[in-house]
Amino acid sequence: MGRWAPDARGRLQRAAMELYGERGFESTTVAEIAERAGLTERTFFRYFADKREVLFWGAEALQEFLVAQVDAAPPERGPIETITAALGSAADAIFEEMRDQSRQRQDVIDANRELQERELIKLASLAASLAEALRRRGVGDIASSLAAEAGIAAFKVAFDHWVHGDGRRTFAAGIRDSMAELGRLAGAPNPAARR
Amino acid sequence: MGRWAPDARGRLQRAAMELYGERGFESTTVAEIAERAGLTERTFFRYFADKREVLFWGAEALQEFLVAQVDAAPPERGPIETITAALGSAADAIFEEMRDQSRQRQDVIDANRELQERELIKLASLAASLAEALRRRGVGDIASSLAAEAGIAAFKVAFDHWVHGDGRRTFAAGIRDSMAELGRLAGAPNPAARR
DNA sequence: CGGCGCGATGGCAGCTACTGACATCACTGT
DNA sequence: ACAGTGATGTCAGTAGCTGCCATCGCGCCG
Repeated sequence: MGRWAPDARGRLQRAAMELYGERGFESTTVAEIAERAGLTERTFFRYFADKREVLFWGAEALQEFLVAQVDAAPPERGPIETITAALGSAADAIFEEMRDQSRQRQDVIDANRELQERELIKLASLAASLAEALRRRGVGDIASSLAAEAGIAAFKVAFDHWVHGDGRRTFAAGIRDSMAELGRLAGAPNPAARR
Repeated sequence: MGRWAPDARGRLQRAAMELYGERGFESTTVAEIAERAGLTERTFFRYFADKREVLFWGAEALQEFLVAQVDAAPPERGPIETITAALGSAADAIFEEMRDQSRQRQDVIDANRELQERELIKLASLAASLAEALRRRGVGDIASSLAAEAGIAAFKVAFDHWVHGDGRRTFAAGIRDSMAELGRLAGAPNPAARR
């Protein structure tokens, strides 16, 4: 493969995570990441479009997984249930076994605004893909967008609780809880204030 | 005020909008914006934190308006209704009279990924502020976050329809429609697929 | 009336992210 | 051995952004 040791991309990712964690995203230069990985700055930019992307590589895989789940769902299932089930599957199949890494990565992201921007656009792209998948099932345009956005909102809330919680509750259960809560909130025509 | 003509910030904003519209965000340099505004690059960065921010100046004002609306809402009103009403007020008081500008600005943003990132983090910040305002009303943590995110989702969908529609339907009406649709979607325990 | 202080602007040097063009190296198969 | 191919290195250049200090315009105060 490489001119030197294998898995250049992985070495760059690990070096970046370490350095971002040690001294923060802004105080780390791409040259330093490359040096720690035994490569040059130029090579870093061949693997990752920019300095942030190194933390988000793999998002496409998640997106493809979720879209496949939606495409494979029983046709009679409603949009909210379809999205909830897809997110729950991803939580079990992908996230559950890497809670520590997820928290570590999230701490780095939470400490830097530019990284938060990148995270948000990844989630928005995810929502757009999910909405498109719902449309393929015959769901209306607006309903598709809203259901997908609602799913992402529930995902965000549940993810936060899962990574910062004590680990006793699964991520998938949190997603179902959030979705149910959203249903109670949005569904009641004129509910009393919750106190 | 200034060393020369007044309203340096406004001149920079107008010059930026023009140039971003003419040749796109990426192909425009900050030096060109400053030159058209009769200033220097250095001064641009005194008014705006970065090249993108020039398009988003004023977002704080919207945020403050919305939070004030939530704070002033009748205490017995539920979270979703509170958010819907606040967004509707902003639509009428701020957006309705500048549909053309809004569309023009949105076209520039839609053409560039970096600008979309910035827009998303502004909306996320808005959601966080709204959630915090709901918590001040006694709404639970999770319910506050979800209601705020749901409101922003409805806002996005309605905004898109409003700026790209024919102008016969008001923005506020679109927001109410979106919220109602979301209520139907999320509220029904197990609705049939919408075809 | 004239100096003085202050806020806004300009000028300049410098760092870093990112890119294009081209050279070079290691490995593959023949 | 040798040619081809893909990954990596080298180098120069652009542009976003910042710190530091000089300069300008304006009002204030003696």
